[in-house]
Amino acid sequence: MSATSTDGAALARLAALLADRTRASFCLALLDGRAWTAGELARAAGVAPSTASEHLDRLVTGGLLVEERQGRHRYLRLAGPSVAQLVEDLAGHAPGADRPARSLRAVRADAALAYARTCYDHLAGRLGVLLRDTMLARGLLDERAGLTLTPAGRDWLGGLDVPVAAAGRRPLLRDCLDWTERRPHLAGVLGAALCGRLFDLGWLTRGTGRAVRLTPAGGPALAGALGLTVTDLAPATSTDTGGGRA
Amino acid sequence: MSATSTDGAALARLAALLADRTRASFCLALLDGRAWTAGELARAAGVAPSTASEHLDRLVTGGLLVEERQGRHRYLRLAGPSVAQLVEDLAGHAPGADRPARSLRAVRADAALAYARTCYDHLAGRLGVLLRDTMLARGLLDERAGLTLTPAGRDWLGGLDVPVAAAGRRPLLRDCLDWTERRPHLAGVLGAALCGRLFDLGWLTRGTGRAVRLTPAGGPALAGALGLTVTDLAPATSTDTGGGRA
DNA sequence: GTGACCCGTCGGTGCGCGCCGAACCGTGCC
DNA sequence: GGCACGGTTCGGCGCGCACCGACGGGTCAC
Repeated sequence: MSATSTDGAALARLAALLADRTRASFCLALLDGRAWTAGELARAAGVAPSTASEHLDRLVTGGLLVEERQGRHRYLRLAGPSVAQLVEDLAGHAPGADRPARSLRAVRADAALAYARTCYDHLAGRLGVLLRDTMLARGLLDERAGLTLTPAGRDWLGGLDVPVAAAGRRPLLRDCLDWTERRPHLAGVLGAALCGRLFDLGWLTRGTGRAVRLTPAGGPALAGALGLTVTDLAPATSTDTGGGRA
Repeated sequence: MSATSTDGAALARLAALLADRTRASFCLALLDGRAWTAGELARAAGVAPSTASEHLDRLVTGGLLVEERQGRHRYLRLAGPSVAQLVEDLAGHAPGADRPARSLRAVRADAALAYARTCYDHLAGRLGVLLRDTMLARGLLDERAGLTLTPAGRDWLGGLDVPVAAAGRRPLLRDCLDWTERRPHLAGVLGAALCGRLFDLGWLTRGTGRAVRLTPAGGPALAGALGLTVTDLAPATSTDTGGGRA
């Protein structure tokens, strides 16, 4: 029996890499798609540098992370989109945690993140969800039979050449559940390409951490491309910028 | 920071459920979509019943498995398609293992499995891959922008009503890498519905273990529906049926 | 009722591994 | 050259847990 190509031991070894609180924290932190140094990851997870060093060795030899050494720094990234999706899926299945109380400071710090941020290599937050909703509403996407790009959508993307074949086993387009909005934003090869394009055009720029902001030029440009007004893209509905602290 | 809805500890707890060789074996065995008894799983994994019992408790309370008690038996199933996909993805990322040598007896026992079997709730093996290939070739599916059902495909399915909305977050249609063929077969809501339909029509029937066979009536019927000949659906290319016992 | 069987619980054992601090090495700055 | 700093290696500690065997309780067959 067991026509399974993978046996239990191999699966267990892989799962064991993520079965530690510290290593899991590393992977979640790296979901932002950036390269972190070993020290940054150690501090973020609250462990000694020596501890982090050993964990990182295991994650790299296990194939989940790749490293890049520069001078006395050791930069670490997730090994690829498929690893990012694996971590995402696993995190999605874990009990929500939904920590009950957050400090006001933390909430305010997250305001920028809730508006727009990277989710590995694509765009998340209210802006990411809005992008998906608008593309659906304008007939650029079709979700009736899985999420697909319509002919109109292909036109709309214009010059954006999507490496369809280069995708390997990664889906061209898929939904990715947004942590803050609890609704899907765009992921997959096309989601990543679209996000990268917005950065290349200078419409988006990186803020602190994973946060992303619309540039002064990018706001009207993106609004125009989507057939929206600039206020539709405003960072806050009304409370946040004006409301102050209550 | 950490706008992640799931913290490292929660992810680690979930991963830890699969980070044990025995528990991983259980989940892989249950990927056939059937309900196994505790004793069967214990024997398959090669551990004492008492050990299995404790592992099963953890998997059930962890939400990966559901149990159903009947008399003195305890039946266990995967908690749902999303869990099955999670296990599949994880197994797909684990180093292939690809055990080098297999006994002839084991190879022959797998012959039926290689032809057709269930993969959780959909159809796998040569027959499953053939089904996908043929549907693509006949324009019933389109893989240019993710795998989707074409209008022609919708007609072809006819009475098969697909619970599109009931799918929740499960994709309507997706590829699932076939262990024996190393090529994709159909999964997702539609893959499952199609497989169930073939059983309901009496075209397919269960063999031993995960194996599946075409019924005498099912062979011509399926061939006709796909525009193929019955020999196209033959269980073996030439060696197996004619070869006898050697 | 008696026996076979499936399953759960309870001690006890031993390995694995996650953690740290201390010492060490190489890089980059002054 | 000297020093600060990021990262790694090495012991050593202690918890957690996977395993089993033995026992007990519930279920079905005869």
